[in-house]
Order: sequence, then C-alpha cells, then structure tokens
Amino acid sequence: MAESAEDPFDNWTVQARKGVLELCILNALERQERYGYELVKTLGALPGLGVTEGTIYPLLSRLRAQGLVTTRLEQSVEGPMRKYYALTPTGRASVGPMNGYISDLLSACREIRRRPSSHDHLDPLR
Amino acid sequence: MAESAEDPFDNWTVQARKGVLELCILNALERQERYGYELVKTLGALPGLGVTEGTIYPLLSRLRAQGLVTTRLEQSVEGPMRKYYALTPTGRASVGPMNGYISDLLSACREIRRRPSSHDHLDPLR
DNA sequence: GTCTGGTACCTTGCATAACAAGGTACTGAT
DNA sequence: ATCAGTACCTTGTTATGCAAGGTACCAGAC
Repeated sequence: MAESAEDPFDNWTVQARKGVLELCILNALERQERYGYELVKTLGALPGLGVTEGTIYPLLSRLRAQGLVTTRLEQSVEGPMRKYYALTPTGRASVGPMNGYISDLLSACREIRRRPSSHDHLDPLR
Repeated sequence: MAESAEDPFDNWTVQARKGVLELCILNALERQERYGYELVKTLGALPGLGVTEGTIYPLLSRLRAQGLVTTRLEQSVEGPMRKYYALTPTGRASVGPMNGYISDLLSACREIRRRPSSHDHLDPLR
C-alpha cells in the first residue's frame, strides 16, 4: 500500500482530462457517427490522452442518459455487434457552447498571468 | 431531495475546471506572489470561473504539500494576517509543461473533429 | 475440437477534485 | 455592542477518470 502519492504531474493530467474528454467525444461525433471501440482506439492513440475502455464506455452511457447522443446497434462482419453513437439535436447544440467555454477558460488562464493585481492592494508595510 | 440531476452543462463546467484551475493559480503566481483571499477575489471575478474559498484554499494547501509553492505570513494593516504564496523552483518548472499539456489536449480535441476514421473500417454492409 | 488473439461491449472499486456550507478570528465604523 | 469586511480553514456531497476484471463473438492455428 501507500503507493498513493504518484508523480504529481501524472496525477494532475488525470484531472485535466475531465471535461475535455467528454468534449473530445462530442467533437468526434459531430461529423459522423462512430462506435465505442472505434472511439477507444482513436482517442487512446492521441498523445497525452492514453484513455482506455474503462473511461470511454461509462462516459458514453452518461452522454446517452443526458440525451446528448443516441445509439444504434449494427452487425459487423468481423466480430460482435457494434454500438454506433450519434449526436442528438440537443447534443449538437451543446458542442459549440462547450468548445467556447473551454476556450474562454484557457484564455482567462493565460491572461491572468499578466494581471498585476485585481484591487491594487496598498503595498504592505514598507 | 432528488435534486441531483442539475443542468448537464453546469455539471460539466464543474468538471472542466478541474486541473485548469490549478494551472490558473500557478500562472497567477508566476510573476508575483499573492495571498489567498486575493486569489479568491481575482479568480472569482473571472467570467465562467465563479470560484469560491472552499475551492481555492484546499487547492493551495495541495500545491504546498506537493512542493510547488511556499507560503509566508505577513501582517496586514486592515485585517487578519495574509498568507502569501510564491512559486518554488519546482513549481516554476512545472508551469510550462502544464500549459503545454493543456494546449496540446485542446488541439487534439479540435483536430479529432475532422478525422474521417482512424482505421478506415470496411464500410459495414451496403 | 480447442486454443489463442483480436474485436466489441460492460461493470466494480478506488483516488481525486470542485463546491456549498459552515466555522474562526481580526479590524474599523455605526 | 453589533455589524460588515477582511482573511483563513475544514467537512460532506457529488462527479469523474481509470485500472482491473468480466462477457461474448469470430477467425485461424494446432
């Protein structure tokens, strides 16, 4: 035990993926439907996004429960049935605002670096 | 009770902040030290980042525990003591990679939209 | 026949983080 | 004395990513 304190950077990247990953999937579905395993392989291959089935499948279920995607089963000639995911109108309407939110967040994150001080605190003693 | 299912978008933004918020603080400290309450007010005022004390203070403690920041107490002429936070060398060395990681993540997130299919699956029946 | 490996789906349990709500304490004005 | 503003901190809830494990289908090797 006591192997909890991993590399702080690795630990941070896990948190940084939250939310972004969901957006990745919605973006991936914007132009075409895709099946789960395809998303696992596609997203897992992206550098910095070493994502696995244990992450993707629960996320897809959540998106369906929220009404952002619909699913459709289809036979495959080379294996089990595939479950294709496609955006609903609600899902399609969400992608834009979500991309905008993340962009704004990052802009603010960068801009804050060059902000001297919000309320210009009277310089503290001396 | 049973007020669990809030607005999915609001819920998502909470998750999207994870990690980014930590980076915001490190960026804010890159050019100058700041005290906790100042960060609460500065970050809380940013649009889309309605962040409060319950979020910032635990985060700052975590950063100190990880050795990314140091603290220094200082008397204030108008209230209780202020705890100033400053980057350590380790912290300073982390800011660049973290900004890079987030940028790459977002780039991948956008690029995935125009990717036809990763392994060009033989078109399924018909 | 039965193994092995690839495809394809799903669930459980753990660690981590944001946030609301609440708590403490110092200062100056009404 | 009471209130508001400054300034710090903690606890409990909820939501997420992910490793690990499980099921099932198919094709080719043995």
